[in-house]
Amino acid sequence: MSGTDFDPIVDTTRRAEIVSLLRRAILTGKLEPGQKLNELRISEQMRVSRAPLREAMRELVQEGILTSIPYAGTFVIEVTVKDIEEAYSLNQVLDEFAIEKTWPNRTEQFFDELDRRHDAVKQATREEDTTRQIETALQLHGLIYEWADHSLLLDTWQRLTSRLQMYFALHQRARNEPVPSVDVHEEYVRLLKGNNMKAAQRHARAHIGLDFEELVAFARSLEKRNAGSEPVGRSAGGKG
Amino acid sequence: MSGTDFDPIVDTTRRAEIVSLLRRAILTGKLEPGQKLNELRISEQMRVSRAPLREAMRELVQEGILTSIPYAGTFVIEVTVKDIEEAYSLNQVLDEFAIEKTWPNRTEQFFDELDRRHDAVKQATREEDTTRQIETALQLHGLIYEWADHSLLLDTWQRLTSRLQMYFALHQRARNEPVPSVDVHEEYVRLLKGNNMKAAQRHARAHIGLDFEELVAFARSLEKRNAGSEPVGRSAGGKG
DNA sequence: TATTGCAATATTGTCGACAATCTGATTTTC
DNA sequence: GAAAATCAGATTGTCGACAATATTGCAATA
Repeated sequence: MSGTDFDPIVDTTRRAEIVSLLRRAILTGKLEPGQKLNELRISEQMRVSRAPLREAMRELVQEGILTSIPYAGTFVIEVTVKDIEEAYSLNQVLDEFAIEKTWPNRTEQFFDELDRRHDAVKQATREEDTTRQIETALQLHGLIYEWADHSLLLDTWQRLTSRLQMYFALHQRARNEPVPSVDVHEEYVRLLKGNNMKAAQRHARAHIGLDFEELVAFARSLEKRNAGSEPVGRSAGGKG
Repeated sequence: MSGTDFDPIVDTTRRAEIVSLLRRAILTGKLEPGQKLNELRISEQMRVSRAPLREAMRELVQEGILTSIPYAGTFVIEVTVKDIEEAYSLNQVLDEFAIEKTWPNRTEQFFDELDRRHDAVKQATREEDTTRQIETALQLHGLIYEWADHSLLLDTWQRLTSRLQMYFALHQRARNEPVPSVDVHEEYVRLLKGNNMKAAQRHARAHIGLDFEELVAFARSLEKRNAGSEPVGRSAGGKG
């Protein structure tokens, strides 16, 4: 706006560092759903005290990917079919809104960034880096939220994204094979560049829907496996 | 739904207690927007150590009503016109979705609860308890979220509610006079009991809209007052 | 006079230790 | 032998103190 724009100095607190580490571990599946986070063990591994670790965990609980039971422990959230369906349906609603808000803000810079992120997805696909593939796809998808000029919406979506990333990562690890190399985003990007907003909104619904169908089927198989009392077994041990 | 339903045991940690206290202080305006939260002072006033206080503050930061700058402090969020407009527009979108999801779940119990909460609003109005009036109105409004059988949506709305309550409280304190005693919820309740979902959705939009119009006008006057660099003055002192 | 450098102070971030609570095995009791 | 009571171990919650950083006031300097 006024002359040169400087980015704010990066905040270097252990807490922030820990949040990043933990979030990544959860979203990539290194920490499995239902797994308990032992404070003492993690703090020793990270060479930090429990204070910043606990504060970081509080943040992630509020972010919705950890759940806490007083005096019992803090656990990675379980993944149920219902959770995924909820994320799916809310995502549809928010997508429609985000496209509506972003539509008038589409500048040349927007289109450039759109292509850039699309390229990132394609490259990750070529390299068969599944984790990165999920990340880049979600980043491409997040563009309409970043350009909506609506911080509350962006916030809401980022919270949703954490869960989505976790679900997709779970799925990928279970399938244990590279994702189809066919580019499913081509149409999406094309429509976002076009002049038909309604069409873009409709496609966003349908397109995301397809990805989700498989995800829900996968989650359903998970639940069938250990049906009965609990949604997913609470593995205590994990890794040494 | 199997036989007798028991509520879970209340978790008694200082942290949870502090979260409640702080949230209430912020939402009722006892802690003003922009105000800095001095950890030492608050921990002494509450007779607790800084550890649980800091953890509680982390939760409220993630909840969106506090904002934190490393090594500088934690502050109550500012209220800008844009914030309120964002809350407004997102609320519209979510309302529509919530009504759609709740619609098939409306049982006799739902209608009873609807009346009960409506009565609570009317009583608070009679007693001219403005703070309680805001609370009860939001609780009435929250019913469609609680019955939507969509925990993610409910979560999202509760986060939004915190902000709304803060905004409305600000407004009330500024006007410094009781709210109009005319019941604006009569029509809303009637439509939720009826058979026309689309009509209920439309009304929700328009009705909430009216309340917001005044709120936005108020916020605009606030910003005009101290226009220039910062949105709202960061009062350091507060109360002794 | 405006700006820079420095010291003193206040506040936040982090640490290690202790208290409260839960869990599981062992012992006691019928 | 089974159920209840008890006790030891492990883990979470809380505390007080120290370290790192930012802020404020004042002196030095151009």
